[in-house]
Amino acid sequence: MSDKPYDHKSVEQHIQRHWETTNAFKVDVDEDKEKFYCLSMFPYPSGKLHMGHVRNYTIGDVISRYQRMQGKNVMQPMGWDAFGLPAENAAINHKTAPAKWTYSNIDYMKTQLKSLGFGYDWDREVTTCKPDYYRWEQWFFTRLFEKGLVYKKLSTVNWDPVDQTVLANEQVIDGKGWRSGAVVEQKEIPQWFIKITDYAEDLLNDLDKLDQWPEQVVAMQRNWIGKSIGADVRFKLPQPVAGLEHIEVYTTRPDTLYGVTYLAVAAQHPLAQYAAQGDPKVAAFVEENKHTKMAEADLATMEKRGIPTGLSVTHPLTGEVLPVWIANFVLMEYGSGAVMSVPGHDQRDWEFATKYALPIKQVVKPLSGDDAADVSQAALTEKGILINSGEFDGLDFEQAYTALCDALEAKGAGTRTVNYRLRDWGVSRQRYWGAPIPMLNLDNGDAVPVPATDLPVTLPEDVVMDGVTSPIKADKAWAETVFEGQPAQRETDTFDTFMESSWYYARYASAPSDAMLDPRQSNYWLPVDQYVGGIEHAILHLLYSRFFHKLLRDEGLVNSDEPYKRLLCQGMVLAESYYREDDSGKITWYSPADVTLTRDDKGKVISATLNHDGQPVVPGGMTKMSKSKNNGIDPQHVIDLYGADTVRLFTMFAAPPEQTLEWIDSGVEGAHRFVKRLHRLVMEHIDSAAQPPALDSSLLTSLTKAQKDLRREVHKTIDKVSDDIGRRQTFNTAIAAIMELLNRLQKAPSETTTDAALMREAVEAMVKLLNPVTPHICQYLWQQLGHTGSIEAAGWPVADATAMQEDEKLIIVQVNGKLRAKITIAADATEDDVKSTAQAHDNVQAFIDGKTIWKVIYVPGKLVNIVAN
RNA sequence: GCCCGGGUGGUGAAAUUGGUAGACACAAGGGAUUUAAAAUCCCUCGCGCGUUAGCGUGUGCCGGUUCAAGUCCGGCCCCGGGCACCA
Repeated sequence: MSDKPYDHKSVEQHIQRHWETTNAFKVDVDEDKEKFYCLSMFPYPSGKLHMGHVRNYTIGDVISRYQRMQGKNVMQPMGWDAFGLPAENAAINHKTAPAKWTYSNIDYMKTQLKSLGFGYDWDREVTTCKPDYYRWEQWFFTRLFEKGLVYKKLSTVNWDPVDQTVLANEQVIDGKGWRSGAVVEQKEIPQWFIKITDYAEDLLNDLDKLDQWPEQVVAMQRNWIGKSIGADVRFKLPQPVAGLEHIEVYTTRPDTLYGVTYLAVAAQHPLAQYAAQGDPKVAAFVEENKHTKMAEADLATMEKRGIPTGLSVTHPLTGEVLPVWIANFVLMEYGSGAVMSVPGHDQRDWEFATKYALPIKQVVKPLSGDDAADVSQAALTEKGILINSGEFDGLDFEQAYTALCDALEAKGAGTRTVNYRLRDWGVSRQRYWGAPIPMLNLDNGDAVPVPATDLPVTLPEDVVMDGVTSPIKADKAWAETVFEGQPAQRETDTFDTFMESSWYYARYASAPSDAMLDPRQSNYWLPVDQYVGGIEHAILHLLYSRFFHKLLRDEGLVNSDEPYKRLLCQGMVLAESYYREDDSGKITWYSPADVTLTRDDKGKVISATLNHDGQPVVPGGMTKMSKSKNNGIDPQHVIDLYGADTVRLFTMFAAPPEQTLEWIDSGVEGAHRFVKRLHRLVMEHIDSAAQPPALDSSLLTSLTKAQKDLRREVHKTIDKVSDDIGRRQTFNTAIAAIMELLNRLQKAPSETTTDAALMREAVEAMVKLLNPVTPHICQYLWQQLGHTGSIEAAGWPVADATAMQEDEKLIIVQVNGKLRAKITIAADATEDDVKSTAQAHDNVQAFIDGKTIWKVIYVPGKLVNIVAN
């Protein structure tokens, strides 16, 4: 029996059928059991699973199965983030409808998820493009409107003047439309916004509660919200211009107020628009800045340019007359769209002033050193002592801040203000494949929410995409409706898809329900205990869904402040890439599956050739698996070849979860070898000892030293694996520890019945420890070991503290911090015993001979360091 | 540009609280088994000198703190992620 090789295909199918027929992962509210809600970010149904999905969902499944073995009531759901731009593109390319394409992708990807053995409660499946999901989002939006948390304002979009359509950022390539090639403009159109800034303080403060989130994610969210404390300062215009009497700026450095030498406003600022009317050069500058893409990275790296408006303002305290410029780096969306420029103490202002020969004035000197810094060379940005600031000279930053704010407030020329970098959430998209925004436009220009009784506003699914206009915008009849007897036009924009992903976690917890949420269920399951997903979602998705949770809370639908208790962000999956460049510089990428490598004596790769022509290709390095680099590895191919357990094992073993994972075929084969070795070890043990005796106290007290050592290894492994999976979430080291145990067990004797009993304890523990990672083979071996029922119900093994006790300790002996000897000594040896044994060691003697010992450092149970010279 | 990570053998990594650098695995080399191959098993494996004991050296670069630094501090270089309409 034991020479029969492990047949992963039939075992995995058999075990998966077993889970299906026993409804193994279906759960319900059970107040008597501790709940555990484990959630992985749901996939966009792009066609088939990629390795990133496999990694994400394996991590979630390992945690779920571990928690289930802890005896918890574990809910692990799955669904589909089904709206989005790729469906529209695919529909155009394949001449189909986005809905049809999406649903068929979902069908296929669902079979893939099942073939990987993930334990989902499929009764809770959520598909965001179905009306039974988005109707509640529409309803909730109308509630937010009624609460005054929703408003409409003009906002900038990328506009393709040839196709007459709005483009997403990714559809703008080098400033041109991806289909038409026309230079993209910026255009202002009315769009819907949700007031996330009303919750900025709440979102910021509650970050302190997220003590089980990665610190880097909390830091990124904090920076994104970007709270700053400063002042609005008003600079008076000589006479009103464009309806303004003064220009208001926001500054975090009121202490530098005396160093202001000019003002700069955004191109969209009313004063810029005004100045453009009177001066064609200014008009050209303003116009030109309409053609820039609006991504922050582009704004930050572009050349800083400006033009004077010809206008001037009066300094509120000194009465100086200062010129007003238009600058391309000033953001209309932040603060008031205008800044005061202090080139002496702000590097960007300094560069701008130097470029345009504007005056630079020093008003702060460093705290230490009495020499004035040379602000003609670079800005002095650190805080210091005020100079050249009239009555405020000599004050430090804190004093100056207070005194200048007081002075401004006394004059009515300024106000202390808190500002956030966070902007309100624009949720309008001018695209078809999204949830229709449930608003009506009346003939009188008012916008009203669709009455609850008329919801959902259903998106037609049987449509033809022309590649330019959204079908619901093209079909004028779709928008026509009636509101309170008056003709009305439906909003034809759809929601940002972040809307759907902002509350799906709560919907899972309210399995089929006639309301948005069922509090009986959702209050039991929420918050999510463990959330797993990609680091690329660290800011936007996580911030929006934290915001949504607070909105749900304030609507009385959930009773917690935060949606996700613990967060794990897994790293990307990389693969080697290969390419060739032809004479014209055109680069062609080749799949790693079609490349053969040659290595030198040390195993270092020295050349790579393409299989079908034997000619060399250039290694392009380990990069993120992507279509553009043609280096994606199809998970299905690997599953078919080695089985789901092997894929799961490799994925969890090759790197810690937060780090990037390099996909290496030979590493997958190594994981497969381990699965086979495990199978062989257990089956050989069963063959040689079908019914070993129980490990009762009479057996345990008569163990030989070697048997005690073996048993200590088993229990130390249980202890380490429990800690690695449960607390540290370092699945790679947990697996390494199990591999070490397997290596050890393969060499263990099987001469006596005691040996057999110890081996039985060891293999049963090992099979349980591995079950979260490789559940098919573990369930199978569990049955082969004579158990009926599920291994998960059998529970997680418990380390025996007595078995782990050590009789001897290994002590490291150093002389002057360098390793000179290792000694083994009784665990209860005294400090003096250890020190003298250490000093007596031959090699230690050789290094301290003839020297004076100044000090002996002793770390109990670990190390002795003799300091001598 | 701004924010956030990372850099350790030929390779992926480990070292959890400042205490043996390289666990575990991949690749490579050698051997056993085999008619042969696959599979499997055993041995070697940071670099240099000795070829046994051991010694020197080594965690991106430069400097510091400490009995002791991959780990802490200061400065620098390189790589990756996010930047609000990809999801």
